[in-house]
Amino acid sequence: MKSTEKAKKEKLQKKGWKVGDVDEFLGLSPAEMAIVEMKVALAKALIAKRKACGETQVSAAIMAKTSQSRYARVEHADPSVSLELMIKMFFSLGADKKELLKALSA
Amino acid sequence: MKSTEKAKKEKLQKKGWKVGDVDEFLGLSPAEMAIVEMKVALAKALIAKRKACGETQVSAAIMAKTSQSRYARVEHADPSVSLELMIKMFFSLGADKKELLKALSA
DNA sequence: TGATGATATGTCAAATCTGATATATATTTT
DNA sequence: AAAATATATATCAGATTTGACATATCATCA
Repeated sequence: MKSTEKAKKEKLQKKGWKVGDVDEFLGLSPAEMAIVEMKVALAKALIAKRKACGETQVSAAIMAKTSQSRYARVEHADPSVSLELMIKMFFSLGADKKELLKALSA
Repeated sequence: MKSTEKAKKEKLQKKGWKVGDVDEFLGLSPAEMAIVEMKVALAKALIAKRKACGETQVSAAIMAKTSQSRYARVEHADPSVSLELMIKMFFSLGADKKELLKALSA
């Protein structure tokens, strides 16, 4: 959901209105929900894969050409991390498409 | 690749150097390549799905709560479109995870 | 306990992505 | 061929994402 929409909603809610789509749960549409689920599944797989490779967050971050701090957030499926970045990190650990699809379907 | 890296590279190339990673093809790392491939596959599936649903870009854009112009770019796997947005659009057409995984594996 | 290594969190500037508008270019229909 | 419909492209302001740095917390072991 866009932050502008969030703002509008909070404004209405302060005035005592019930605001919500049929689609809504915790502010997420079904499409957004599905994506969050995929992110969580991928985060798990990412941690498992890194450990299986015997890497630390620091070494994995170097492999992926990013910082340890961002890497930590990726492993937490932090809201500030896109699905695309998570997938890039997974591939950076040496995973292939098959492995990715398996992780995503979990 | 970051634009700052691109800038550095172009600078070196102007000086006559050959610049490139072992990993590089058209400026993309293997992880980035894999993602582009997925995007292209997904774009195809997205168009097919929309047509199967009998929707136009305009109606599909409305379903996905975006504009026709962005929708068109999504169907072209335009560089300005994230994998995440493409997936959201696919779900917005009514596709489920199974359908997505199938599209991604193509 | 304190040192060391590993992971987590706060913050921010720069880069990227997004939705929108305007407009152009097909494509189809009458 | 003109009108109507559908799709593509240019541009841009605002929003989100990213990498980085600083620092904090947690875990393990001498």
